[in-house]
Amino acid sequence: MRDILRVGREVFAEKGYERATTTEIAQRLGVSEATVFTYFHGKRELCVQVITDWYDEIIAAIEAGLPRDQPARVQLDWFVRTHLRLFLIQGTGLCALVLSEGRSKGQDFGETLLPLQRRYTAPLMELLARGQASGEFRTDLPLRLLRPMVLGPMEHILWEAVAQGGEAAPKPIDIDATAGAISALLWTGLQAPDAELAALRTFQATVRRALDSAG
Amino acid sequence: MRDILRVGREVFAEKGYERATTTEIAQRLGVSEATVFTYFHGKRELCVQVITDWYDEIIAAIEAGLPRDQPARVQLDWFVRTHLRLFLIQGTGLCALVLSEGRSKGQDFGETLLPLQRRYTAPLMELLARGQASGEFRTDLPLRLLRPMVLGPMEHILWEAVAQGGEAAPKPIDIDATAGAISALLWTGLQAPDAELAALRTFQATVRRALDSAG
Amino acid sequence: MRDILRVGREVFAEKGYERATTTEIAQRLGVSEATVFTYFHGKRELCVQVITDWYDEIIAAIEAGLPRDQPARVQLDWFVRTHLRLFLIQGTGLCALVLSEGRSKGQDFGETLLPLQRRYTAPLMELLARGQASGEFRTDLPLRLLRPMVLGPMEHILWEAVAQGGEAAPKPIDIDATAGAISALLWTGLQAPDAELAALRTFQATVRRALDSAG
Amino acid sequence: MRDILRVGREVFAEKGYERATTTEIAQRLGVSEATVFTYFHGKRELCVQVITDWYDEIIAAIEAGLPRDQPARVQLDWFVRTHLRLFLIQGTGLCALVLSEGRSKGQDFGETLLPLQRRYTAPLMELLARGQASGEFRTDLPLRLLRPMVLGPMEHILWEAVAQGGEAAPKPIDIDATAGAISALLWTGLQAPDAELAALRTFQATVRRALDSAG
DNA sequence: CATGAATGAGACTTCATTCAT
DNA sequence: AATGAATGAAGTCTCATTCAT
Repeated sequence: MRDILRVGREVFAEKGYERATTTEIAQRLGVSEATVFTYFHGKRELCVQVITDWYDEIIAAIEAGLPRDQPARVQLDWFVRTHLRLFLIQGTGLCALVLSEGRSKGQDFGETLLPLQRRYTAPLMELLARGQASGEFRTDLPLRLLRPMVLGPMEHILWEAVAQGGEAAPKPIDIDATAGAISALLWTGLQAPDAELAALRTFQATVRRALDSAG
Repeated sequence: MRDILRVGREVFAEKGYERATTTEIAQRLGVSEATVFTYFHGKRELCVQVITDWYDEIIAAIEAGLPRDQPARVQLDWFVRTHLRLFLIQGTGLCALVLSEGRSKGQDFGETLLPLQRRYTAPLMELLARGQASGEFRTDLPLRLLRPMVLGPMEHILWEAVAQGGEAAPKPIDIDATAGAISALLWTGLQAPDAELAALRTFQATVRRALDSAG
Repeated sequence: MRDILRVGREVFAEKGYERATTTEIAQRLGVSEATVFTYFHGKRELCVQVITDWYDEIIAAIEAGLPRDQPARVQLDWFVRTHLRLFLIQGTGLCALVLSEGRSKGQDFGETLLPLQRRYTAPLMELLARGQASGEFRTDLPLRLLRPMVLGPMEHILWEAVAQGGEAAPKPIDIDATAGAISALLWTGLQAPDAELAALRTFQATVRRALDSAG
Repeated sequence: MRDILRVGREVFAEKGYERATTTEIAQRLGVSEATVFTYFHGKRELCVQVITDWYDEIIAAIEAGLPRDQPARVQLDWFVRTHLRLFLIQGTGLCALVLSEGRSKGQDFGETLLPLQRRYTAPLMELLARGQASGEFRTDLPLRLLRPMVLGPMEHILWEAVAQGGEAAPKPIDIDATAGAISALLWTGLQAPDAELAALRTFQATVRRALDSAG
């Protein structure tokens, strides 16, 4: 049962929903196909469970780890870095699965995924909102537009990784470098115009004063 | 033959590769299923042709229209705007198709798509390169990372449009406003930081590192 | 296609809906199973078509042949005789099929069968109504009760025939004798109380008068 | 074990043999599926036992209650009334089950059911025989034909009740009124015709034959 | 005795594809 | 060139039944 979920995750991640077969899942487990259906009412239900579990893990990791009391910049950097790591470590296929099946009008995956996606992006939205409230982020762009600016680039990078990484994974991504670059660029774009300059000047002045008074 | 490609594009765009059927393509055309196979070796070949044609159109439109002699900021804005328009007008389904089928290891879609994707992103890469060369864009980030920063957010927005637009298309995207916001944010993030800013950032980073290593 | 219906009729008649398999239908025809599904969308649709065709034949035969201008007794006798013949000649299995699947709450056979059953019993209902209107049949019992009095015994006899007749058909029913007995008993029970007596007396008197006047 | 039979009766009655599942029986009981197989060799054996038990109850009720010392008409009326009541109160589904599975050639239901059906109709046959012996029933029709005249209409009415009663049971049958009407009609048809009537019928028939042969 | 776990056998169905006409 | 007819291969799913514990 836990094994079925594990192997199901593997197969759905590798093949996508349509090309994954219950036959293959059963074979990899070394059990009969009927066994799979003893625990899950059908292929769809199994897949939904796989996706839900995976989302739950990610959501839990992000909600637990996000350093909410640090400056917005640090939070953003942490979010980008963690996001990339979580998805790359074991999840590019699942990422593709979710992205591919999230649409799919004929199937009602959407209804199942929607709440998960909301829960999953909630920490990011709150992060951005806090940043705007504290004046660290510009407020002339709506959150609705800021979200794709953060998630979009990461998804794109993950897609590239998935597309290439199948067979021989020619150049595994340097997660730290990539995350650093993304959050750097985002930070510059996201901050309140001239705010960084002001902040840095204040910072420099403070440090200088501290140095002076320390003798 | 041209009709088959037209209808094939429709169906593949609506359903994705796996859920599209040759039966439906033939029915929409009012011809027999066998006719489709008279002109195309099989479903895969037809799909490849559909994707290729579509890419060709987009590539042609972008290569022809990109205002290469304008400032980088104008080129970037044009690119974002055109990209969104091209994909939203008739192509979200095809976009999804390409994105979904780009991987799929067992299938040779990847080999076919790779050169097209390269040709398609080439104008953007050149645009960014020119911007860096002229000093309009920051040079501290590699092009490889800048590309997803531009394409990623747009894809994310398109996915959202596709995911929601299925049922009743509640709020069609305001292409101009969205494109404007994206390119504005990108512009801020991409432009070369001025000298004082760079110096201050370096200073801050140094202090932070020193603090960290001091425990 | 006509062959599929013919063999489908055979198999459904022999096995009933649940125990009939598309595999067997295909095998008896010497075609692949897929061929069956080329012409009918599914097992259910095929079965519905089989039943509908069969009903149509029976309804046509009864509507065309019923001697509406004869006395009610003759019509009743004809109806019983024809009914028994039609069902016994080739239809006991189908009769069983319809009777068995007419209920079956989970399936929507009912909706399909209801109009057919109405059309099929309509001639009988009209026959009985005419008989009541002309005073030949008693009017103290509602039509709703008279119908089962006619159809019920015949169905029961057919069931017996089906139950026994499977393997060796020990005693094939003598249709004429059986029909005669049924309609005789029904006639006695159905006619207006004392009406037969009155009618026969009138008849006898008329004949006598005619004889007398003829010298 | 007694519980299994009780629930088995429910499920087989509701679903029929093929559509009933051992899974459902076990679930309704709150026991494991294997438990059912601890007590019964298989689905078929359980079903046979269910039917046998039910028949035994009915047979016992009819054999015990039939007022053999009353006039034939009273016995007939009691039989019809009791039959309708027994079947309608809890048994339409089982009635349908027996009727449906009585045939089914490949299965050995028939062999099991045949003796039960005989025992079950025996009281009716004796009733009719006594009526004929005492001169209360006409003797010109064989018993073999009289039986369906009694049982047939009731079965038909029960089928109608089952077919309609599925959804909302629009008009529950008025057992007393229905039974009264049936036995009244049967009585009229079954009783010995009086002498004048018989003579007149013979006369009429002779005249008609003469007319027919004269062209 | 009761059962959790597993499964063999087989059902219906889909669909890309072939081929004679 | 167009197609009507047919199908092989594969997929999802159901269910009565077994057996070690």
